[in-house]
Amino acid sequence: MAPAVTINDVAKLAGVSIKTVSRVVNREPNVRQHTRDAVQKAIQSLNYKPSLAARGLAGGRSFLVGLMFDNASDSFLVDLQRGILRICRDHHYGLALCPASRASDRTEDLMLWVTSTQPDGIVLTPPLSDDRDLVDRLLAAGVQFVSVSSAGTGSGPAVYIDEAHAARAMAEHLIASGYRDIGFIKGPAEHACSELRYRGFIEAMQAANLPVNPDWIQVGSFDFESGLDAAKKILGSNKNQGQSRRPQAIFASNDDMAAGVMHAAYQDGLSVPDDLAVAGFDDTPISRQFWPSLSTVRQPIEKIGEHAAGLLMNCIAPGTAMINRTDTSTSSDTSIVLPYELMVRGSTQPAKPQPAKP
Amino acid sequence: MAPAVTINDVAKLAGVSIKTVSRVVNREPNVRQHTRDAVQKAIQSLNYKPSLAARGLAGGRSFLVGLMFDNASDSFLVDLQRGILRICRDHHYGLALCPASRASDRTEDLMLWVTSTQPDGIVLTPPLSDDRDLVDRLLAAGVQFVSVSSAGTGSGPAVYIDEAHAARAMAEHLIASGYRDIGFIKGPAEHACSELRYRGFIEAMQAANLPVNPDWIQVGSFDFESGLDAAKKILGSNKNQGQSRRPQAIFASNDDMAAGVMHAAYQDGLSVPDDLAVAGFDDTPISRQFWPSLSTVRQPIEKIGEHAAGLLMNCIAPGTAMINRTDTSTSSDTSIVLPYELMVRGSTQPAKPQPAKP
DNA sequence: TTGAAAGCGCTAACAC
DNA sequence: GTGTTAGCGCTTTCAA
Repeated sequence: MAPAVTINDVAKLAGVSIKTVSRVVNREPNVRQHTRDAVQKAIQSLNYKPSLAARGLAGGRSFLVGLMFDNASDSFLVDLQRGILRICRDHHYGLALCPASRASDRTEDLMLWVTSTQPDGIVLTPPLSDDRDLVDRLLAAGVQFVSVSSAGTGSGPAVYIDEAHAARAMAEHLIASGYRDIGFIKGPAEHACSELRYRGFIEAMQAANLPVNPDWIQVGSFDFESGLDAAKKILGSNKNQGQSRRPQAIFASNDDMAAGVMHAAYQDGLSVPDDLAVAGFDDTPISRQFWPSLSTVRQPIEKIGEHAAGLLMNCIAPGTAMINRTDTSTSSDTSIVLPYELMVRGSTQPAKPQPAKP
Repeated sequence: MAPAVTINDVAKLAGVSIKTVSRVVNREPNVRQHTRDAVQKAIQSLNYKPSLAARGLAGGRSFLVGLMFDNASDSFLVDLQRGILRICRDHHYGLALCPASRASDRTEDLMLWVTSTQPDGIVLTPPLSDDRDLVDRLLAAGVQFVSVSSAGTGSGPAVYIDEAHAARAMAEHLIASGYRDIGFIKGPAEHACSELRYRGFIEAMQAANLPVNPDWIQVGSFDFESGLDAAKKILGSNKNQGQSRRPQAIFASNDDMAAGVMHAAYQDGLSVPDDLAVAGFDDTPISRQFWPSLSTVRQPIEKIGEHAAGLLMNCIAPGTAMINRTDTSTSSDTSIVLPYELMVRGSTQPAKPQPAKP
């Protein structure tokens, strides 16, 4: 299947040595423009594509970026892949997937993938980016990596949003909308963002002098089912007591769990947002598709992927064009904090009028 | 970052030649058990990992499978990746992503990826698997490929379900449930399954002697928005006429569009399934998360991915364990037809009682 | 500014 | 059964 056309063919056609072809391909300096053009022409006419394997073997690079993930949500994974792929493509890098297995030793298993695939860089997603063991092993192995959607363990570059601030903003929106009795569904402990989002919520409640009812705080695992269960607990906690006592709003740490809350509400015959307001986090597609559509916090996952890949490329493939950084991000050499966006939709706006028909 | 331990180190430690080490690594025959053990021990103690690049260069293989896609839905992509990755892992293969770009010449662009990455095999997803141009180029390049979730163009192996049969089964379910006025939302033309699903619907209608109202047949593009638009057309077509005349049920060609239909129904103040029954196709997570949950056809995407990767491995990495084929699939040497499953849920069951509380 | 030669770590023929 | 010898296609010294 190989095109069979090698660097030798190009060199022969262009009448230069293979080293010169190599220089042109790698955009190295010290090549006369005339020579460069001739080589380029030969490359074009032969449709020459350098072999990744040979380049990797000789140059000690694999031209591969690895994406490590464990139990990430579909849309998160796909959006992230999209962003990373866009940058990788520009740098002639490939993207290989490295899913965490359910093996006994997750870290060992992941490192095995690293040493055998030998990617030039790795994008770490939560909860892996929050796993100190893994990060230490990666550091020891000397692999470049960048954490996304989490500040990471502090040992490497990261691209993320200010989770606590974003959660606080959403909680403040709920409070400003008149809700006082607000429940919260936390994420799982292995995700660093779980605590941050919770903290943001608590801060907003305290700032507004609102009490936090422990019965209305539940922990989920970021999936739909756990949101459903948590909501049932929060909504059902009144069933046993005589008097009805449930929150006016529930803020779930992510959209999937928020979807579970809405499902639970409908099962109980509660209408959203009139009987119960619901807010989520992440702005996954489902938040727009539900009825009413879900108020949530938008994390620019695709952009995060782009920046992460860009950061990687800066170390890995220096000399190639860098990612465009003219946006509103706060960036330093090692980490990038991207802005979030509050998406206020129907699930937290009781008085929403029916959209007018044209 | 490379572990620096090469085949030479292993050979030296084991007191054999590098060729013998190579034999052991590649599970070749003609090695005495004793020797094999010694080599294995050396490999273990040195934590030797063969270099992919070197193996690729010397052996003409990349140990990489490519996943080509264009605009696939999130959950489809992720489920497929999961299935493929499981098999790849067993065969020590990596998975690299190849997204179609919005470039002028899609085929050219994809082939460029193929010739530079040189994967040993490719998994083709719709609509790429239905693209004759691309398939011909792949064939010409001599790359192994397998189509998934589509019978493909007939030029290569494929793993899929009987789309027409499945769609017919769903339509029959609707008819059996008492619905007579049924609308349908077709998928886009570049997907072969669009026509097949439509055909299944038509067959069921004709078999039941039910009329098909052209106003109730719309075409979407498999995404939520297009489903919303199509539903508005179908439901709104009565607005202009004096008398209310809308279908009792709408069968959308996929779940995302069905979600759009439900959204539109709620916007119009219609309740599902009492005023309008809705059915989808694919059994994406959203079908379980909506309220009421969505009746749909389950395509075993993850299994499809496993079989596709298995098929690839059979040609690419012979001699390694094959995928377990003890399930209910109809398999031949070249293609595999997997069973679908009809998922009947709330969106097509008017009389659904409220679930009892414990 | 360019080229010649020496590998990178492995597999594939062919010997032994 | 096992080892020897060439490369695979490229990058990298180091000269010229």
